[in-house]
Amino acid sequence: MIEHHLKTILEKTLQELSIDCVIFGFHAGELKVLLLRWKATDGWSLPGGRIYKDESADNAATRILLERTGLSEIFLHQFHTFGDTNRNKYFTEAELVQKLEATFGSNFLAQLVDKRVVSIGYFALVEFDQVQATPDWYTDECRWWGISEVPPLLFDHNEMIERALKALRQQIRNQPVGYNLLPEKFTMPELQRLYETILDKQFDRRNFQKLLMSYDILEKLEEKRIGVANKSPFLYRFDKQKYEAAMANGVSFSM
Amino acid sequence: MIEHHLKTILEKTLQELSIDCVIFGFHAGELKVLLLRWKATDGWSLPGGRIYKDESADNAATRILLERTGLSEIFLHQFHTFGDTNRNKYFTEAELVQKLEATFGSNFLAQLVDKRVVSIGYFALVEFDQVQATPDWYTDECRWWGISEVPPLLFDHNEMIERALKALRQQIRNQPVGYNLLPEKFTMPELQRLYETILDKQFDRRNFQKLLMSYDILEKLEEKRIGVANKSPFLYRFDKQKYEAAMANGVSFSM
DNA sequence: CCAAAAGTGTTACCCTTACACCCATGG
DNA sequence: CCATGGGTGTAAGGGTAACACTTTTGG
Repeated sequence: MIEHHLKTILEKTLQELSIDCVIFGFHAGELKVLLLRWKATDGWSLPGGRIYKDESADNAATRILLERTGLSEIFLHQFHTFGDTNRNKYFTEAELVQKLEATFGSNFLAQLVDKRVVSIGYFALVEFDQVQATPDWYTDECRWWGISEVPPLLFDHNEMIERALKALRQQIRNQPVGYNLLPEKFTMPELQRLYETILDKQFDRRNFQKLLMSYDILEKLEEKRIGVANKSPFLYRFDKQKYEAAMANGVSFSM
Repeated sequence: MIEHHLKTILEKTLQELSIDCVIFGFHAGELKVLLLRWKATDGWSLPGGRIYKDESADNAATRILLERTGLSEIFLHQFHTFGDTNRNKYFTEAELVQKLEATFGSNFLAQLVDKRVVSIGYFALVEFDQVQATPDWYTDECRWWGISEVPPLLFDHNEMIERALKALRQQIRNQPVGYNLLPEKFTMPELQRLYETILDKQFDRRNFQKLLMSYDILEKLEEKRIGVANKSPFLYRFDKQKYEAAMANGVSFSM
């Protein structure tokens, strides 16, 4: 009786579980995400992969991130788990199906794609210039897309990016952001543009500087950025200790 | 080659996936959670269950909630997915193991508990008096516990409650709370106590009333609560339309 | 020399917070 | 009659937001 109960449950509940990562970078005054193009198709998706049954979800995300970017020890945050039954809606286009089957075999879709797979969404903040974008087994191109130029993606990945962005915006209002997105040294206007880009909102330079400096996480350096047009701006860098403390205790960014 | 690839992946990744629900109620000026006691033991856990492979996660949560409380159409919010490899740490107590095996059979733990199962955490806000607490197949008692009296629970369920509470506190600062936790008509001091309980903080009566009324989601009724000690307080109720709008647009509760 | 961007302080106003007296009800 | 809790408005202060002129640099 109990045996039977357990067996029945297992049959109905064994399934695959995956991770998808929204990897944010910041370059040329724009927020970017890293996307993959599926082999021999023009279908794009987020980097992701299966979670092994003896592996923690966080580890899986870290692993996938390392594989796609070459980076470890980066900011990674779980934001939502996607468990709808119609997550594959964008695999219904005939042309795409044909191309995928030509590449992966005719039962590819049936075995790997044509069913609901629950996916845990993570977003990562990385330093744009450090990333070695690397495709995976299913894809042959991996590159950055401006957040406003992202095309219609496979699965529900457009919705994932939307939600990740929302989570990032939530995050930036309660904790400092920038350590992983900017190079070690940066100028105040660069930091301001990052905030303005994420929140899609303009700030007053003086008020922004006052507020950010009040968190006591920034160190103003003697150096200035040279070789750029116009007046040379001062360089700043994060005081890692104080930055971590501010991450733990939270700050209130309200502008 | 591709066949083999797919087969290998499936073997390593097929697993079970579950839901756990932190069901919050409000009674006698205290926040409560609904817990289950496992059959013939004194081990308590959150209500939960497996997600079937063709079922959406939200549906699974709704189903579990209906089964344990008799309620549908209640506030249900996914807050975190728990995917660590050591989630079963509290199943190591010898006495508990013995009792569980006596009830469920000697291979119960090996088959159902002695492995990592990823669980999606939801929290629900329900009206205390409406709940018909009902145990499930594994348990023989289902009852409310004051949030500050929760005992050490099975799995990582104490951590889940912590996180759910944190998510609820986050939520109350950005969206109105109360519609599902309070009876249809309630007094301003009752609403204030709810907020004070959730945020574990005292507010000034006049300021609280001013702020809540400024959201324009409350309707002050002619009626007063009678039969209670002291001066009869006015009754209020939520304007459902405006409440929904405030949920969608967000409010800023900062006190 | 000029255009473009960066450095820098002060003021007004609004919003948040603090605060007290009277009233109604049950016991 | 009294204790307890509820109803109600105002004033001060702090923090947010608005605002302009000068300086530097590359072209």
